[in-house]
Amino acid sequence: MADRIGSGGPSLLFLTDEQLRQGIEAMFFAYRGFTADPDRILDAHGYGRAHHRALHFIHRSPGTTVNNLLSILGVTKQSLNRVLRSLIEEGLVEARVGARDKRERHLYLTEAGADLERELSEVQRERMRAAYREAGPEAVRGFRMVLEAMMDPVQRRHFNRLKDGE
Amino acid sequence: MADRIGSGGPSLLFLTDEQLRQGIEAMFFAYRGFTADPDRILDAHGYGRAHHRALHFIHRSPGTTVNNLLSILGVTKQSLNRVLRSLIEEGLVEARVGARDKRERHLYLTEAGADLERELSEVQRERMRAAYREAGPEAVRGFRMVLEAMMDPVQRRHFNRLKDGE
DNA sequence: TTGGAATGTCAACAAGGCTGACTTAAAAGC
DNA sequence: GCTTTTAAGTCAGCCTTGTTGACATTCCAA
Repeated sequence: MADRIGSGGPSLLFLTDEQLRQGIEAMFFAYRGFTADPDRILDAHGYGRAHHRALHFIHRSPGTTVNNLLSILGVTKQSLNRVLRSLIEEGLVEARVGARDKRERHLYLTEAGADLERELSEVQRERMRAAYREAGPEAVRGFRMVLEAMMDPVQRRHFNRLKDGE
Repeated sequence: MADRIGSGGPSLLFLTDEQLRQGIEAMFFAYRGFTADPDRILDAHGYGRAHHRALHFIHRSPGTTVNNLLSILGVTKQSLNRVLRSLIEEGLVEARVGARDKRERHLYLTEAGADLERELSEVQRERMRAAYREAGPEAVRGFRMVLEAMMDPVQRRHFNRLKDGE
C-alpha cells in the first residue's frame, strides 16, 4: 500500500493496478449484496431477476413499448418475451395495443404487479439507503459519478433519460 | 453529516426514493459496462464469466483451496467444479495436492492462465481507470465507501481480507 | 400496393446456477 | 484403532436466462 509510485506523485495513487483491482472486487461483491434481497423475494414468488428488471422498468416508464424495454435491458426479444409472457399470464403486467400505432404494445403494471414491484424495490432501496447513510452524502455523489463514468455510452443515455423522467 | 429526520432539509435529499432508485439504476447500467469488455474476450476464447471469476481470484490468492474459492464466489462446489475442470483440462489452472493436508487442492494459474487473466483484467482495469480519471480521486473514495457499505457482512469480510493481502 | 418495422412464436441450444446422492481419501477425535 | 468429519470430486437432473434462426402476423408509410 506504499505511497511513492515513482514519478507519479500522490495524485496518481488511486490509479495503481492494486487500487483498480480493489475497485473491481468492490463492484463484484457489492453487486451481490445489491441483488441479494430482491432475489430472496423473487425466489419465493417463483420469479427470477429478469422478471424484476422488467417490473422495475415498466414501473419506471409506464406505457413503454416492448422495443424500448428491449433496448434498455439489452436482451433479445425472445428472451424478454418469455419473461413478459409469464408476467402477463399471471396478471402482473398488462399489454395494451397502441392507439396511434397498433403494432406496438404499451406495457403497464397491474395492481398485483405494482405490489410485487413495491415489495422488491423496497428491500433494494432499504439496502441502498443504509449504504448511503453509512457513507454520507459526499460519498454518494462520488459513487454516482464513478458509476456513470463506467457505463457504455448507450447505457448512459438510457440512464440519463430515465433520470430526467423522459 | 448528521441527517436529521425531522424537517427533511437538503441533507435528506440523497435519501429520497427517487435518489435511491437512481442509485439502483446506476448500479444496473454500470455493472453492464463493468463486464462488457471481459465478456467479449471470454466469448472469443469460449469461456464465460464464471471462468473469469475463478481466474481472477486464483490470480489474487495463488495457492488458495477449492473450499476457500467456493466461499468467496458464493456458488456450489458442483458449479465451481464444472468451471475449474475445464480450466485445468485446458491448462490454465493447476491443482496441487496439499503438503500439510493432502485432502486439499491448492490452485495456481499456469503461464497460459496468467496470460488470459492479464488480458481480461487489463481491459477491465482500463475501464475502471477511465472512470476513476473522469470522476476524480474524491469521487473514487466515495464510490468505494458506498460499495463497501452495500456488501453483505460475509462478502465484506472477504473483500477486506483480499484487500489486506491475506 | 408493397416494403419494412414491430411484435410474437416455435425450436434448439448453452452457460451457469441449483439440489441430491454418492465416493474417495485423509484428517481429527474418541 | 476405529469412527466421524471434512475436502474434494462426480453423476444425474432441473431451472433460469441468455443466445440463433426461421417464420407469421399486423399494419404504417412511402
